[in-house]
Amino acid sequence: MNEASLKIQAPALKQKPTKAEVTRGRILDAAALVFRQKGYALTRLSDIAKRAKTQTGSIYYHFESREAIVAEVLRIANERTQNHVSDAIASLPADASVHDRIVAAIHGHLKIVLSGDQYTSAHIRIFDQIPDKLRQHFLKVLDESGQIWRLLLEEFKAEGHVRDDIDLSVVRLLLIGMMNWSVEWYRAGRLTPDQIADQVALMFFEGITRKS
Amino acid sequence: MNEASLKIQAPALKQKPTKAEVTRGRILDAAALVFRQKGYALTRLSDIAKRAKTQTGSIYYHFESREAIVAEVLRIANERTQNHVSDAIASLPADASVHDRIVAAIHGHLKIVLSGDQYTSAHIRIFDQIPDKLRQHFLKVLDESGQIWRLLLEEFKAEGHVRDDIDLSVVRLLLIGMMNWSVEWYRAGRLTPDQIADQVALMFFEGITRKS
DNA sequence: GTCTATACATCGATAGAC
DNA sequence: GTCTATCGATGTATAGAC
Repeated sequence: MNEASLKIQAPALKQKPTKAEVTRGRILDAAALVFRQKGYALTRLSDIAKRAKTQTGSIYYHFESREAIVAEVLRIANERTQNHVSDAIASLPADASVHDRIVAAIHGHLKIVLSGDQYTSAHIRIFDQIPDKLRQHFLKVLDESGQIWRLLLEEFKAEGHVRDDIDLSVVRLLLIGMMNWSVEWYRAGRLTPDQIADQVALMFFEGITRKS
Repeated sequence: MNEASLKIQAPALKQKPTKAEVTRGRILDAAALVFRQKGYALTRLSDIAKRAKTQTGSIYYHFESREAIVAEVLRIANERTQNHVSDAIASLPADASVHDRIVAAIHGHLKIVLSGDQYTSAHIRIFDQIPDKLRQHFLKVLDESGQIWRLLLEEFKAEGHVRDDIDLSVVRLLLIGMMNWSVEWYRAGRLTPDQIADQVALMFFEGITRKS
């Protein structure tokens, strides 16, 4: 997954997507949805075709294989997550503190993960079910996306805000882990993704213990 | 999965397990291992048979179906996790503080999860891949096991140690989530499960921020 | 109890009509 | 571009010998 393949194909210049592009998009949307619901291994091409309102055989005009579909779904999911986090940080004033930028990143990450975005939640759900070769590739992609967290936390530490007994690379993984696992239990209703994000940030920075 | 099927067959009274019981145990161990490695949907009965040094057909003498195998693996996993957490708490002095009991529970949970126990890590890995009916059942089991955490945290709050802006049911799920997700990234080596547990407890209670 | 052989269903992928 | 029909591979479960 190099830089070139990540760029969006200037949609503003293309008022009229071809019929094929529309169908391809419907197939991807359907795939993300079904992957999320049933997991990768249990998803049949016929499930995807049905929801995309096409036929199993037709899918092969748009994709080389079942694996090519899941690869594209994961690529889009990573792109969306990274954009969401970057945008959340970028929307802050230029002089925002590291603390506030990390909080913004937490909100950005949790909002896309819990918003019901099919691609992102499918990614988290199916990641450890995909073929080994694919997982190897996307592990690298994930590690690169993790770089933003690494930099933020190191900056926070460099400013002297981090306890000496905290291992930054462990708590980084714990932080991302508790956010990702939230798709397993979160149901829209009582609390919003922003409120969950507040709880995550509170616990992460201050802990649950009352200061007295 | 009714109550009767959950009872243990008084192993202490039975010095000599039958041949069938030994084989059944080998099949379960093999299943837990392969489930953990390949996930539920990608695990073939032939994979299990091979590792258990038997034949695919022979499995059906010991289990009704593929589903019955995974159900038993999950039952054992839950049993082990719950026992580990209870034991960790029980090993404390009777007058241990709630804080210390929660820390012990965290150590107990993470130790069984990261120890390489095949049943426990298989449980976490395959839970969202199993048939709906099974998942419904084990969701109830999990909720009951979660009760211990609920009680501990409420006791901690009742003693006045919890910040007012903390939502206990959310942070409980976040805590369990970050511990369970750790199987995705933890590799034996640099840090021990106990050291990870220390980091979890630190973050959970105090946060990463230096007090000054 | 454990084996071999096989029935039966399912699914990814391809071929070819339209 | 999308359809229908079908091949070939794979995997659960069963039958029956030993």
